[in-house]
Amino acid sequence: MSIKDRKEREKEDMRNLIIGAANDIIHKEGLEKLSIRKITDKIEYSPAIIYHYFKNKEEIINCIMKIGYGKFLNVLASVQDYEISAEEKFEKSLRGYIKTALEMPDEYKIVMLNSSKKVLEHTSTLFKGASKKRQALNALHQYIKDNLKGRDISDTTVELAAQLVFTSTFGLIIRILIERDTPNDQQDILIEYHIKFILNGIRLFKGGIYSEK
Amino acid sequence: MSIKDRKEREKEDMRNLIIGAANDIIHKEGLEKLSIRKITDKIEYSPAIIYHYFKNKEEIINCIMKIGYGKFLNVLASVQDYEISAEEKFEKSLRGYIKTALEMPDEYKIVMLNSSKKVLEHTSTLFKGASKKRQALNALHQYIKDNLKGRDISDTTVELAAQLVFTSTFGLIIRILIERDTPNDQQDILIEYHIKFILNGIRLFKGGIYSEK
Amino acid sequence: MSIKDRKEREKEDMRNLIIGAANDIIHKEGLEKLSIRKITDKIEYSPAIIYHYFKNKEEIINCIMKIGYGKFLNVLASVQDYEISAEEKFEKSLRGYIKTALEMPDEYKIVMLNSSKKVLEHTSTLFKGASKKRQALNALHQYIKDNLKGRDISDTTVELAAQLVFTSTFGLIIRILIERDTPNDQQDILIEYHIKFILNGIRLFKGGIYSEK
Amino acid sequence: MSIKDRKEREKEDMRNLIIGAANDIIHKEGLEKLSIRKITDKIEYSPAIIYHYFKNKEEIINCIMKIGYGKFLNVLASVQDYEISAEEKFEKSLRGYIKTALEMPDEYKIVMLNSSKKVLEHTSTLFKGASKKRQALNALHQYIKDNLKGRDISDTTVELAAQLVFTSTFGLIIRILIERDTPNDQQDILIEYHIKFILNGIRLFKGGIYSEK
DNA sequence: GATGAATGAGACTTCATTCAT
DNA sequence: AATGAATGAAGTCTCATTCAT
Repeated sequence: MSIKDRKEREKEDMRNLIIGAANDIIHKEGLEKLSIRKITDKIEYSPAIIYHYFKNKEEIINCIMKIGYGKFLNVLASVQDYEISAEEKFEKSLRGYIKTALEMPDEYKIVMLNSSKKVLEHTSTLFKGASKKRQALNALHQYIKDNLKGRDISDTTVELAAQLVFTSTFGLIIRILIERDTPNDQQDILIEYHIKFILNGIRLFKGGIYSEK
Repeated sequence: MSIKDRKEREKEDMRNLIIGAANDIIHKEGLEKLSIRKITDKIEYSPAIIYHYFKNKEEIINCIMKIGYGKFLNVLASVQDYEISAEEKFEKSLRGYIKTALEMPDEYKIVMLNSSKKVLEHTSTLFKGASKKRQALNALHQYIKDNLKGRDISDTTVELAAQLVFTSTFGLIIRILIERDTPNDQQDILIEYHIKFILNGIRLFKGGIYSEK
Repeated sequence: MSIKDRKEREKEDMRNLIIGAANDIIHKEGLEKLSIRKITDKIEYSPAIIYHYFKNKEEIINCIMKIGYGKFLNVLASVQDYEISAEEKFEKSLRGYIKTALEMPDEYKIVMLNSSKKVLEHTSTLFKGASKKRQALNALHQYIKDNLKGRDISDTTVELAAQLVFTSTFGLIIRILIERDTPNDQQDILIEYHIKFILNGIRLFKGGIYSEK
Repeated sequence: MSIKDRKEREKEDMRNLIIGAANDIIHKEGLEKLSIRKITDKIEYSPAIIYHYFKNKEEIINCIMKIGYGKFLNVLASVQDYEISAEEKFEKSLRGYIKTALEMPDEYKIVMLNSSKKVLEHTSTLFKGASKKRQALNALHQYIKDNLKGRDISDTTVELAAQLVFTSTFGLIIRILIERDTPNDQQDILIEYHIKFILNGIRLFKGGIYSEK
């Protein structure tokens, strides 16, 4: 068994090597400038080797996106680990999500700005019922709902709130990534105010200023 | 004179034909898939003709971006035209901005997701002092400020609020564009709730729940 | 008649304008970089106009070569005008030829380094009997012969001498043109010594050190 | 090891095939008419293959020039091998140089008529001090100097003589190459007389007819 | 007399991919 | 497992030339 294992491991290593090189290139030159030749130049192999480990270029990109998405899932999973009901913890989770996204700018952009069907199967968040299918939204949904105990607000409305918390956070992240040289302190201030606004917005529900339309 | 005029017009027509075809391709396949060959295949001319009307491919793209940006400027100008102080009118402007963006999805994405220095000179909004340099932000800034008469809140804070109104709106628009098949009614509901949240958020200032940090 | 004349004159003016622009480009970028577009850009006409005045690009080049060759003919004619027998005058002619060539480097190179049949009909000098067909060689031949009065040296030998005077002078000129930045004083010294050597070489005949092979 | 060797050899073979085809085209149509397509048409491969063996077109041309220049260096090295002092041997060397040049007309023309800085770094001969930097000139310089033992002639003058021997020989070679169909016997006569004139010219120094200017 | 529009041919080069070894 | 060789398709761009106006 151990020989087969070793082979598996080596195969995995090679795939990782390729993915790593591809990631590097995407980071430096952008997804559209990625080429097989560039990858193999970087890892000092011949172009043909790629096709031992991946069906084609598309598979490499898919793979990168899956990994990127996986990283988020982990982050979001940890968000779920928190006992999300406490406001302070929610705040931390939200901040964690933003910081994590900013720490892997390429993956976030590639995944979250991607319009392909395959990717959207994992990332779309605007449809009705999304809060049941998307972990991140679900966490938001849950938190908001918890804040509304005793008030009579429909699940639909709560979902809309969750979706808009997401889109607004997404908007902040993307703009920070796009406008690459916003100074760090300015970024931090924006993030803190963003979180403050979101939390206050949710408190509004609690306070009852919303009525069902 | 009319002969020269006609020629001018015909030249302009051809440029528009090219730009139109290019836009189509960008819409269907994305900017990075745009090629001279595809453009001329579409308009049934030979590839060489492009170079009568444009210096090179870059000029075409620049042109598309300028047009896209131009459309925004017009929209934003109209936003500014409103006497922005009245809440109802502000609401209309915000809705107008979103709708306009959704009506020219390619242009909005190309311009607002572009990281090139040249483009960012016009579109960056996160830096300190941005509300003085960007028309749209300025309008937001003004409106928020007007809502705070009598309350002692610094310009810096108002600017941050304006910036976050922008990033959150931007986030909603981009996600709608990315997730292409969100049904229209769902889009509308999201937009209306977004606006509602924004307005309520601004009212919070008025109500005084914010204190300077 | 005068209308036709004017038209003729204007046509000639235009041809000269074109030729002048072409010459400029050849001087600055080399013959192989000459293009119709570049010519018409320079004279601020449209490319199509060229074909009113010349059959095609080749004709322009031919024309330039003819003019270049014409200039030489003039120079050479003047060389011949001298009563070439006197050594001093021969020296002056030789120096004149070199200086003239250096003053029109492009023309000299284009014509004298051209291998096309058409051009060689005018410029070839190595064949037997060339001294009868080529003005320049003829002058040299004549001068050398005059120097040999009384000595019994065959016409063939004299022709060979004339040809070698030509090839060696040609070699000096071309190398000066190829090695573009030889300082002027160094050029002058080389030229003066070259002339000195040629004259002494011819004196050798006179002195009788040559015998027919 | 032999597998690697074989591969190396095959790669070298292919490079030579390409260089050979390129040389052919240059010979028949001139350097400026050389194109990748023509090369691959000739060797019946696809254009893309070129880029396996050469970085780009420029590298091919550089390679051809280097080979051409290399051949000269060999010839010139052998010229230097001769004990150049004896007149008979000098004569042989000079004849050898001319014959070699005529046997590789394309290379000689490409290298010796090239005005690019890079090439001139190896081929320029007219500057002061050239006889120290150029092997061929150095040999000539040495020979002439040896012939002048006992006579008081400056190094500068000797260098000038060497340079003019070179330019005149160069001139003869180039004209023979340009006027492609001079009959062989005529070529030979010209060459023999050229050598004779050169030798006699040098003897003049010995005989003392030159005085420092 | 002059031109703008148009094109076919061809230039160099990069790319993803296949295949025999 | 790995590679070097090879290619077809496609990319951008320049050019000489023609033609209707």
